[in-house]
Formats: sequence, C-alpha cells, structure tokens
Amino acid sequence: MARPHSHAEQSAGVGNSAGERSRNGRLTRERVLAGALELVDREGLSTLSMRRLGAELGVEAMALYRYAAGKDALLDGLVEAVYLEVEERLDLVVGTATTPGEVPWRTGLHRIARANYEVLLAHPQVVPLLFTRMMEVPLARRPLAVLKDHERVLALLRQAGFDEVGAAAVFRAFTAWVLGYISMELCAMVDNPDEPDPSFRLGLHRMPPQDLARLREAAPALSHPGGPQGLASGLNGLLDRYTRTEGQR
Amino acid sequence: MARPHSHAEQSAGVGNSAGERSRNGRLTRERVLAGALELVDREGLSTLSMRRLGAELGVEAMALYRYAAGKDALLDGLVEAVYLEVEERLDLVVGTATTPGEVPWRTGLHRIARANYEVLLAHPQVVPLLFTRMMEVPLARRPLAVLKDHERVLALLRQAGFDEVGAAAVFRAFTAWVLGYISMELCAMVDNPDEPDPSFRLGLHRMPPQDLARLREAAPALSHPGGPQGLASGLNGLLDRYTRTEGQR
DNA sequence: CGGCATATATTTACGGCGTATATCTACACT
DNA sequence: AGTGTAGATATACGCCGTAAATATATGCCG
Repeated sequence: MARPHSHAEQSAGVGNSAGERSRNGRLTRERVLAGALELVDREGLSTLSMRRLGAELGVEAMALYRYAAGKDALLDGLVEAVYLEVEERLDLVVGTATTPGEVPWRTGLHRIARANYEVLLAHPQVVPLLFTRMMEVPLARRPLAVLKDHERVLALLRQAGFDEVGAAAVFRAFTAWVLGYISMELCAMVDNPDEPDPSFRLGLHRMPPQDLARLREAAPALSHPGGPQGLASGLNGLLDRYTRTEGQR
Repeated sequence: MARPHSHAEQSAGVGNSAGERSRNGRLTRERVLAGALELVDREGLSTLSMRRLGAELGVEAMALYRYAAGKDALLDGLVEAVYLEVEERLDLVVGTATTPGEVPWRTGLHRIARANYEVLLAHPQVVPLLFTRMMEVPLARRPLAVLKDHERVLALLRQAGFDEVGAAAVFRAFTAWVLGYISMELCAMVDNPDEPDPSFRLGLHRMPPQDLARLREAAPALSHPGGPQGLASGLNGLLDRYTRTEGQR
C-alpha cells in the first residue's frame, strides 16, 4: 500500500477557496473539471474563464491547457462531467439495469430520462451548454460519456424491436423531449424573488398592457415546475405514438 | 418629399460591406438588429461583437449602445427579431388564423409549431440563444414578440377548454417539444462533409472502439432530419395524452 | 549523490472584448 | 446667428483566450 516515493496527494484539510493546489500536489484533469463544474454551479457559466478557474485551483491560467486543449475543450469537459454523473446515478439505481433484457425497454427509457432530469436540474447552469456544444461538435467528437448515454437509449430501442431507422426516430424524439422538458423546468419565471404578491413576484406589471391576457393568468401556474411525473407523462405520450402502429399519422 | 435640410451624407460610391450607414442616413434599432441577425446567420454567434457589428454597419461600436443597452440586450433583440419573423409567417399562412375560434385548436398549435420550426431552421445560429436567454431572463422581461407567441398558444388552449393549470401544463409540453425537436434537427452530425463514404463523413472512426455498437449503426439514420412531419407526429402524441382524460397516468 | 531528461507550471505578451466616460458634430428651433 | 440636444466618436480600463518562452520540480540513471 504505502508507495515508496509517494508524491501522494493526501488531500488533508484544504478548504480555502484559492490556492488549494499547493496543498494537494499536482493538478489533474479530474480536478480541473471538478473545479470548473463547482465554479459554474456556484457562480454561473459566464464567470468561468481560464484565469478565474486557475485562481480557483491555485494555479496560473496557462497551467490548465495541459488538461484541456482550450476553453472549448474545457466546456466539453464540463458536459462530460455532468454525463458521468448521469452514468453514476444510473448504476446506482439498480446495477446497470438499463441494459436491454434486464428490464422492459420503456422502463429503461424512463430511468434514463429520470437520471438526466435529476442530474441536470442539479447543474442548471450547464444545461445551455448542452445545446451550444451539441450544435458545434459533431456527434463523433462528443465526450464519451455523452455517447454512452446515447448508446444506452439506442440499445433499449433495438432490443424493443425497432430497426435502425425506427430506433433513430424514437431516439430523436426521446432526446428532444428530455432536453426540452428540462429546459422548460429551468426556464426563469421569477422576476423579484422577495416580493410576496405572486403577480409582482413574477413581474407581471412589466408585461406590456393588453394582448397578453392569457399569458398573465397562466403565469402563476407556469411558474410551478412540472416535476418528474410531467416528464414521464409526456414521454409516455411520445412513446405510445411510436409503439402503436410504428407509423405516424 | 425632398426634405429641405437633408444632411444626407451621400458618400458617393458606397455599396461596400463596411460603411453602409453613410448611404442611408441614421442608425436605427431595426437596422442594428437586422445587421446583427445577418452577421450571426452568416458567420455564427461567436463572431457577434459590438465592435464587429459596428464595423458591419459602418459605425463605431459605442454607437450601438443607443439602440441596445448592452450586449445582452442586443442578444435579446436577436431573439425578438426571430420571433417577429415567426409572427410574420403566421400572419402569412391565413390572416391570423391561429386565433381561437377560427380554426380547431390542435390545428392552431400545429401551425404555430410549424412556423417556429421553419423560422428557427432558417436561423440555426440563434437557437442556442433561445435557451441561454430563456434561463437568464425572467418571463416578464422577455421580448414582446416572444410573449405574443406564448399568448397565441395559451389562447388556443383556453379556447379548447383547458383551465389555467391544464393550459400551463400543455403549454410547457408544447414548448419543450417544439424547442427540443428543433434543437435535435440542428444538432451537428457530420464531421467531414467532403468525405464520400458515410461512415467517414460522420467521423465514426473517431468514436471509441466498442461499447458504441448501436450508436454506430444508428448514426447514418440519425443524421437524416425528422422533418416537419416528425415534429407534427410527436406533437400529436403529446397532445393526445393531455386530451384523453385530462389527467396523466 | 550529481546530472540530466522530462513533465509540469509560470511569465510575458498580444490582440480583441464589453463598456464607462468624455468629447465632438450637425441638425432643429428660436 | 446662436444654442440646446440627439447621434456618433474618441479614449481608456480591465478582463478575456492563448501563443511562446521561460522557469521549476520530478523521476531516472550513473
């Protein structure tokens, strides 16, 4: 166990916000990504800069370039970190019980959707990144954890009997729904959180006068999240459509 | 017509890409937003900067601040410009035939979804912005054109008999689906466009070896868009679910 | 132990960014 | 003709991403 020439990063106490590195020894890709994720969760995507993250880790900005080729790669790393959490959570539920055969395919899809939901709601600031990077980075260059997430979905669909084309169609619908739904859950509704009166809290007095009657009255209801059952419900609706006759009308 | 005191700095030739302003006289919010949208469509969101847009319009960067309070406001303006196109396209279809009573509500929703689809596919670079700004800007502070889009959807739902809460639920599902579906349509698949062989064009050789068998085989099918009928089909699936018993199971 | 190759981190520098502030310019109105 | 004002510019500041050169620490071999 005790390695001889241990430069063994025994993390000991640490705890201060800037300059944790000198304490713990060397930098690591994991440490960089974890630091980035923590910073983004705490202070928002826009505060993530190479310099700032460096400071957070007790390091100069340029030191980060050994662990991420550039800022874009760092962002992809963030996405990867989040999807690794998804994977972790899936394993946690019941072994790898999303793998085909162990469980009905729709149940598997629901579990994956739910894992995505929970993890992404825990990292709301990262969600816009998914869309940005999804449009910028071709499928084959996406982080491995993302591809594995896709693979799980497709495996379930093939096991359910869909052919390549059918599976691709359901996959697109599944992903669109899950990401879209999560985005809606995270969409900003409250204007002034401290205001007791609901209308003022939502800032409805700012909305241009007429023409928006329906929106005004629906706003309070809109500000309540749909929760996991909303996710599951819509998913069922979508899956029903692809299941019944396999064709659309 | 001929205005007496024309300070119309006619700088002769003009017509070049930078410096169109002097030709047309003063700057305008519309001109600023149109220029921004054109720049973003042509060269991507990341090339939009105050300085660059200024140059595009033949103006110093700071001149833009009279028409947009800052860069964030400029981005919101972009979103607004796009939703104005949506509105325009809706009016074009049949008067304002998405207004309740003139048409069955589901048809109205399909028309709205379709208009969003067509306009956003025409401005793919703007789509990530929708998510970014949606999470940053509270409902009541969003551009008017966006709110009007929401209003149209809600009006149809209320006309269909949904109460506030039910309408809100369907609204969320509708919006999640439409935006999610559009995002999936725009998601980057091709790695090397010039490659004739499909696998290489998709860059599948870059994907980590095993564990991704299903994804590999589905990739070609995934790279084909679902088209408007995929949008409509999923929307029907979702709406069915909220229509049948009004409750979810 | 000393010396060196290599991996890791820092320093310095450059051009571009958003924007606060002060200034200039040219019209509109008296 | 003089002047107030809206529209556009000039200048400046601090932050950004990152290329390149430099310094420092580490592991290996004699």
